[in-house]
Amino acid sequence: MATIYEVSALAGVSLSSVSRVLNDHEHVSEKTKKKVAAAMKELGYRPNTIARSLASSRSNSVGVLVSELHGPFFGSMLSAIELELRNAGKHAIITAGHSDEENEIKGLEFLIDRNCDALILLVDAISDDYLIKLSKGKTPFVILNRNISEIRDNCFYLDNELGGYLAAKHLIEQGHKEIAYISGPLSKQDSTERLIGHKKALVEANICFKENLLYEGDYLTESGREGINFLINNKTTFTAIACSNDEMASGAMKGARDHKLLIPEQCSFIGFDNAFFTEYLYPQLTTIHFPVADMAIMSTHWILKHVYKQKELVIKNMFLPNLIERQSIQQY
Amino acid sequence: MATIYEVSALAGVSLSSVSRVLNDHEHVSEKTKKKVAAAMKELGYRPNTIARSLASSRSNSVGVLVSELHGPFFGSMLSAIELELRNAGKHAIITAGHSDEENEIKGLEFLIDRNCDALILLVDAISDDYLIKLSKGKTPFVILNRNISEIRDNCFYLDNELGGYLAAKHLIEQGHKEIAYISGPLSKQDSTERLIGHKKALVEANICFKENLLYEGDYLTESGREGINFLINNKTTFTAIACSNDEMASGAMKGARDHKLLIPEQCSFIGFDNAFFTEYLYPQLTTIHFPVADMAIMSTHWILKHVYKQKELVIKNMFLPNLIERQSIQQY
DNA sequence: CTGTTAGCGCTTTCAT
DNA sequence: ATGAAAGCGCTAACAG
Repeated sequence: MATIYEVSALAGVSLSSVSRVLNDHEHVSEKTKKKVAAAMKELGYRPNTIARSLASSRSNSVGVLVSELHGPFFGSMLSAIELELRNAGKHAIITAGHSDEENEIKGLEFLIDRNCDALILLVDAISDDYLIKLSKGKTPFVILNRNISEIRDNCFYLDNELGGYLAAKHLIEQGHKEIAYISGPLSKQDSTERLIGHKKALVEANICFKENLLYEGDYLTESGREGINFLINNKTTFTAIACSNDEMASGAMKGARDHKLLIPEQCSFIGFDNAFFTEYLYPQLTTIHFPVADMAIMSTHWILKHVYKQKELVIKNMFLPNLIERQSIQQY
Repeated sequence: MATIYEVSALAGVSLSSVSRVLNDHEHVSEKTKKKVAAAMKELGYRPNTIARSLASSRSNSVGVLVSELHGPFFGSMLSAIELELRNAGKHAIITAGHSDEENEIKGLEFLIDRNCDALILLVDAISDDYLIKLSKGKTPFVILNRNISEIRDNCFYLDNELGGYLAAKHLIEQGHKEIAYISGPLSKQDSTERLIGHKKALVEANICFKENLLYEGDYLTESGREGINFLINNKTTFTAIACSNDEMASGAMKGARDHKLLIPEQCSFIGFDNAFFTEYLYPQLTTIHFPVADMAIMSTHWILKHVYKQKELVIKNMFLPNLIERQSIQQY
């Protein structure tokens, strides 16, 4: 592989000049620019990114750490980030933490050690405190899907409460009064926020929230099924179930069918996230759209603006969910 | 950040000794090992991976290039690879080529330029020739889901023909005789292989393959719907449709429902891949299981064996599909 | 078993 | 505008 040294020799200029044209410095004469370009081309020169990175402690790459690599959520997120960075001439280095604090921290350190210019984090296990401390460090970063007040400007998140509210409100508008709720783990911020929004809509409509219509799941399909079993075994009555995400809604729908319930005639469903598979379900699931890709793009804009100095970008941190009407809700 | 130099000073040994313990060299006395370890700990030393990489032209990381980051297929693949490498103390650097030859090649060069010790490629757009040429280069790599005879040992792939065969055979065993087929793009190797297997099963059962029961789709959901519309508009008769992947099967099922067809009573379906969402479909889709994760793991084993010298690993290149029976097929 | 000494390929002052 | 020279933090002969 040709080095900068050979280029400089062939072009008849110094190392520094070659380096300058490589880095688009001003104050380089057109003449040397041309000579260097020609030499590079002739040698098929490709800069050694590792050496550049060592010398400059920059890397033109941003690290992306996610807790899991699979699932509909992460796929569209990663895809959006990668594309946006690539369009800006930067690279994404993606790695996973497998929802385990130790591994997530290892992943973080790996990315920092690789001289990433910035980080995009979509992590569960790492604590707020750790992240706050990390924000004092020298690698800038943004956090997706979390809202930590001390570093709010670096956070990009959904108005989950509004989402929960919109879902319940829609159900109420369709004439439902007995509404069950299958939530995610209430230890998680987004779960509790969604539930708060749900309750708010009930209050507004003078409907009393019944604790025995609440089941706390874990965001996975199976817990949706467990949720509806719980509700039915408890002999509660309800005409609709609001679910805190689409996976659980799909599990609950499957469970409903096992109990010979017609959907939506005997039991309506609303999900949350608008994952791609909601269209595959039968009936297609009415849900709350989570603008995952927009959020991912905005977070990379933050980096382009603050780290790569593309000043003109406008940043917003909070995203708004909206209702997607499909066929899983019965109107009364 | 502390450097190796400070560690050596604090430990009272030379640079090389520190480097040696860092790299687990033999012939280092226990005493110096201890001194160095203590110094490292005291300084919170973390090796600079970039500098190591520059000096040694190794990086302990393998590059993974996929054409797309989203979709069920890639998620489980990436997840398996990342985990397997991590368990071996190596890192994955993941990047995407967005199904475009120029971008895929850029991604490839990025990974090579980052001194990746090896590459795992899951790409569509790059030509066989390019890959064959690349195999002459100094960065070893494996290819997933492709079978290029010149470099077969580096390829990991499914017996697609067997998959197509199993699907059709199952349909036939359930009493179907009029079987339509929605294929992927016939320009792609896996599509044609699956179709060949399909035809083979028909021949075995003395059923004649009718050209007007074949629709060439593009592996996306929508083309499944187009496929069934095509078949119905053509006034062909069929009791079952075999689809070349699950996405198209799901689209076709949706289309069938638009035509008021009962599934499976009036039209049976079988998919291919066993994507996670096939369980969400209603009725749940009978399909051919593609052992994606196994294949991904095996490909990283190849790298662990040939690049990182873990000699004991046994490698196989071809993977076998198998039938997953669910509820989308009517028995006659 | 340990230390000395050149680099790896590039960036970046500092002169000129 | 250009060049010389000193690193960036580490590895890897080589010598002892």
